[in-house]
Amino acid sequence: MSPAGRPRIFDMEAVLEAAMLLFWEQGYEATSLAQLRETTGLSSASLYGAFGSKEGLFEKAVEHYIAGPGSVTDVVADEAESPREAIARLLHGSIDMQTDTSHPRGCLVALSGTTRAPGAGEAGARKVVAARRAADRARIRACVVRGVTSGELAEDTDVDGVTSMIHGFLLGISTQVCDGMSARHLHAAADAVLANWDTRGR
Amino acid sequence: MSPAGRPRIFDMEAVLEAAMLLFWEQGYEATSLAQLRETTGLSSASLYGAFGSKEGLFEKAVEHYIAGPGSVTDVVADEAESPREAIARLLHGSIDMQTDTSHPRGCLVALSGTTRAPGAGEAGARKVVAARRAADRARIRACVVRGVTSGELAEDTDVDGVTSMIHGFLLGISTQVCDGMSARHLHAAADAVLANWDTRGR
DNA sequence: TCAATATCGGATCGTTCGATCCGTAAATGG
DNA sequence: CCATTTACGGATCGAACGATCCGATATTGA
Repeated sequence: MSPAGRPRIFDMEAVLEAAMLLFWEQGYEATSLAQLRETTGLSSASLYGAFGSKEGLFEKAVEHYIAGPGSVTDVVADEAESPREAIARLLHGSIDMQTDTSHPRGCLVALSGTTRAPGAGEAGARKVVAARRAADRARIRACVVRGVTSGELAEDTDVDGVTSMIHGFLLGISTQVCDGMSARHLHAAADAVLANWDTRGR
Repeated sequence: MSPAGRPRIFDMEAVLEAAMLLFWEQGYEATSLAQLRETTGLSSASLYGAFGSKEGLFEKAVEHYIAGPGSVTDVVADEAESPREAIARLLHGSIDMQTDTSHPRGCLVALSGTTRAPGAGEAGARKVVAARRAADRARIRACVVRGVTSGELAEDTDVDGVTSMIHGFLLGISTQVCDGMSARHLHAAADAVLANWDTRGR
């Protein structure tokens, strides 16, 4: 049954999409409520009524991102793929997404990791993206473990080391893309990472 | 000869060190003039008289960083080292520096790359760090080229691809360190990157 | 039909932002 | 010795910040 009171007019999906794009483009702190009001077309009252705070809106926008463009990293959890193929799709897919000119460059999750003011204000905003990064890392690590058990990687492979290499490169893609690095070179770099994978086989 | 007028009282080095640490810890945008005044002990008048603006102070603080902790990446330009050794020192040295608990985590240059508000205000602040990243990349690339000409790397090596792999991993270290990744795993990851280098030899 | 509930636009809150101004102090060069 | 120049502490600027309040509107359940 519908909740009591006046139903909301605005399109939640459209608002989250607009807010996501703005946060993606500018980062959390550099994005003001005035800009969010303009891009969403909503008033402060509507924004605060629906999301509680700027942080609350950011969290929902990040979830929208993770379910949308950010979902490219989900392939790494697909156990139907060989571990190597899963990593390959993760890296090449992320590069394609982040260099797609139909939306801001880079990865919202990776780029939001830098702002770390001590104030309690932004702690929540950091948490959401940090949690996603931890999840990505865990899935990459699981993939590496699969590679060892399947024999793709040597038994004495340093699992956390290889994981950090792959995840580190993945995180570094965002900065490179923002600096104007071409997709072509990044795809070649991803191949270099994968070549490493291959030569660790037995 | 000394310039006319009242000489400045404060210790420029100490002020730049304090400002650098604060920007390093919090990022450019999250750091306020009030905080800078407190940590430097200077008044607004002194700050603006000496640096012109918050951006001006940031630029000087970044230069101070590059000449200090950030100088660990300079080893990659040392042509007395073999290309592989230069890259090894670059990566392991950066990891040691960024995980050193005597100062903020990560790399100021890498972490300041994410904030990209469209306002003209922060453009100058971004420029300084972006220029340093471009310089780092150029020096890594020169190292890779040296590796090809010296025969350490195969002749058909994709120079820009390998460069992007190394630089991408280097940039990703900062985020990983800020997320709490241990130096041990990162060193292992650097070894994995270098193992790639080795297997590309002939 | 009406009390209760919730959203809306828009005005406005107190705070903090980066930056400037002012009166005073300390050095220079003539 | 004095005019000039620069640096200092501290008060203060207008603008923008995130957040709240208010009157009007629209929907529900009784």
